[in-house]
Amino acid sequence: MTDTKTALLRSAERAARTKGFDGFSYADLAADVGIRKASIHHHFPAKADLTLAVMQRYHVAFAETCDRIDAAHTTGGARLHALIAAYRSALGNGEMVCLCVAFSISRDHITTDVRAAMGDFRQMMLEWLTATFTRGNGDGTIAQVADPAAEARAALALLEGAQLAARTQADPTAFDAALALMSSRLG
Amino acid sequence: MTDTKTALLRSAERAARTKGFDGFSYADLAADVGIRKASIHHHFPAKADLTLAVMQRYHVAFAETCDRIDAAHTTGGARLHALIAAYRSALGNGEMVCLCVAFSISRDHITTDVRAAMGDFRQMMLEWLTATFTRGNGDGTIAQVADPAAEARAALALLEGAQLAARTQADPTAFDAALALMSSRLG
DNA sequence: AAGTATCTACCTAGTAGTAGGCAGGCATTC
DNA sequence: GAATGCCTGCCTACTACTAGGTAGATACTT
Repeated sequence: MTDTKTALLRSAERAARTKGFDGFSYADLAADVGIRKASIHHHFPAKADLTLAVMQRYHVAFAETCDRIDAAHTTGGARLHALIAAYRSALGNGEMVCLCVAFSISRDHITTDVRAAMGDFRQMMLEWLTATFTRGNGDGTIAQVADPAAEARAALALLEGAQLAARTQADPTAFDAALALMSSRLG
Repeated sequence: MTDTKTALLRSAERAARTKGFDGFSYADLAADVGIRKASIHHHFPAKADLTLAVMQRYHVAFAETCDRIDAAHTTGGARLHALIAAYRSALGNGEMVCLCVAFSISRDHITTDVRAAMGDFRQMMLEWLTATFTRGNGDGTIAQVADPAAEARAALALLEGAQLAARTQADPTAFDAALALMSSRLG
């Protein structure tokens, strides 16, 4: 039996990524985890606390994913390919989007510290992508790189947009289709 | 004085695009339009009816935008540039996203006919984009077009992702930054 | 005995939606 | 031409339900 706090974080992350911040409730989490609604407040006094904890957990987990990718692959092309695969597998069966995407819509309903955490996450991703495009340009494993920072911003938008496409169509292959062009540039 | 039904549609579209489907209520619309909450039900019996009407109105309006672009510009590059500008201006000050993006998150909370309308909208955009990339490839005003259909899918994801970036950062220039690479391909 | 985790039972505020009424416009009918 | 009846648009006042959150009791652990 995993501890309840972690179970709540997991459930909340899944709920947020499938239904958005305004789309899930403490009642949903309680039913999912198997405790009473009021008991959640013992672990997370307010929804804002839970939301921030979910965001921070997500950030740490994704940073670790990036580290693992860097450790497993040396070329820029291979690393970008692995990141695309990570985003793709995070999709589930086309029902989940990145936490940032899910929270972006509810931007005005979340607290400023969660918004700040979203900004931190995006910043981390942009830096990693910029470094990866720079490397891929240097080692020749990513074609036609002119400006690594511009590539990074476009790639992040593309990854997030592709998740939306997959979700809208309830079809994970829509993600692949949206990324086909970028993938074809990787050697 | 515009008629109340149209005022409601306008208010609902704005609310949906800034707060998402789960983020706005009849009370919000009532306060915005200046009638009582219950009176909205006179025009739209259920929220699902209103939502569908908003989506259909949006679809028609965007189709007209595409027609206007086609009438005003002949080259593929100029047309794509104009579409990017249309998406950019629809952003407002970085607080509004496309209806499809907003509803995508709440996919499981909206009715099937609204989901179908979202699919129709995306299909229309993909067809228009494919035709535009084909034209831009033929007349040489869009560089490096290999597969117009793949370009269309990537472009739509990029446009929607760029809107999310602008919204997350509350900064419309984030949209420009995400699209800089694609814009540089247009002659 | 103390602290942690959970419970039942409740609260306030807000959700979509309903019931029934009222004022005024526009016909038709006597 | 006045009376009748129907319609639109909006109202007040309500229902049933869900939201996040609280208080206090109870059980389990150490």
